Amino acid sequence: MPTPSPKKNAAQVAKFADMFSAMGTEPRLRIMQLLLSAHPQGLVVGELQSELDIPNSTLSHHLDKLKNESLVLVSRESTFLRYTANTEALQEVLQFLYAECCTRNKAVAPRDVIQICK
Amino acid sequence: MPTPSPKKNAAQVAKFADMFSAMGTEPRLRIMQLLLSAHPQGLVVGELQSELDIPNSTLSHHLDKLKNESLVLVSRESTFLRYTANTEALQEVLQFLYAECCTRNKAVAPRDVIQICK
DNA sequence: GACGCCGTTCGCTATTTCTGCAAATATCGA
DNA sequence: TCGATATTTGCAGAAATAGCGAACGGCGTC
Repeated sequence: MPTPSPKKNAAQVAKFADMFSAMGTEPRLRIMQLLLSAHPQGLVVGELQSELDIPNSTLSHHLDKLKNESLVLVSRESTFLRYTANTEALQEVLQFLYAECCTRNKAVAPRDVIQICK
Repeated sequence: MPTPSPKKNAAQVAKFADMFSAMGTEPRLRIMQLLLSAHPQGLVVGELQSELDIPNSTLSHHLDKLKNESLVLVSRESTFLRYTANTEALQEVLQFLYAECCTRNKAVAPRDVIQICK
């Protein structure tokens, strides 16, 4: 892996920082958890709401934040909006963390992250 | 893996949300990157400061936040304070994300995270 | 003990974030 | 078109966060 240019790296770091920030709140991380549990179908807003027990406007704001960071995707189903976890974005986050922790200086051993590896 | 009790899970989610939040800022994520690059020796505050170019009081606040979430460790070396990445905490974060994304519903394929797997 | 260096803590301001109510919008069926 | 349901948007207050200069505290040296 070639060393990224300082500019690129700064932009990357900013992007991942925003993603971490989006997941850095209990309700939003919970939302991601629920969407991943229901993957790949995802959930409509009403289903999320009944699991989370928060006002719909608050939930909507959280979903908006996750959407802005591309962590979730939306699609309309008549009057419902179905949200799904964006696996591509999550994969990038995982790759980033893995690269930082396990690749460069082997600070964390891969086998301690992934127990079953095949 | 047995399904965790709702209470335990809520506490876990809150903990990881706080960790993500701590890494959810460009300067702090950059700090983690620098500390991981310098792992396992880590860096003293002055070295971090010369890399980051921010006032020492601001840097100190960021380090404090990372320390509160156990993402970094500190030790004194005479007049210097040496910070290191806490690999145990990072491992937990990685495990959590991996479990949520790759284990439950295989939303993300492990091979897309870890290219070399052995 | 006084001095110098390293880093933190304090005091403060400005900005952002979180949250939820009320109103607006969207879609569909009657 | 009207009504009903589903969800978002706008607005606003409270709370948390970011950032910075200046004062302070620990540690070694003279």
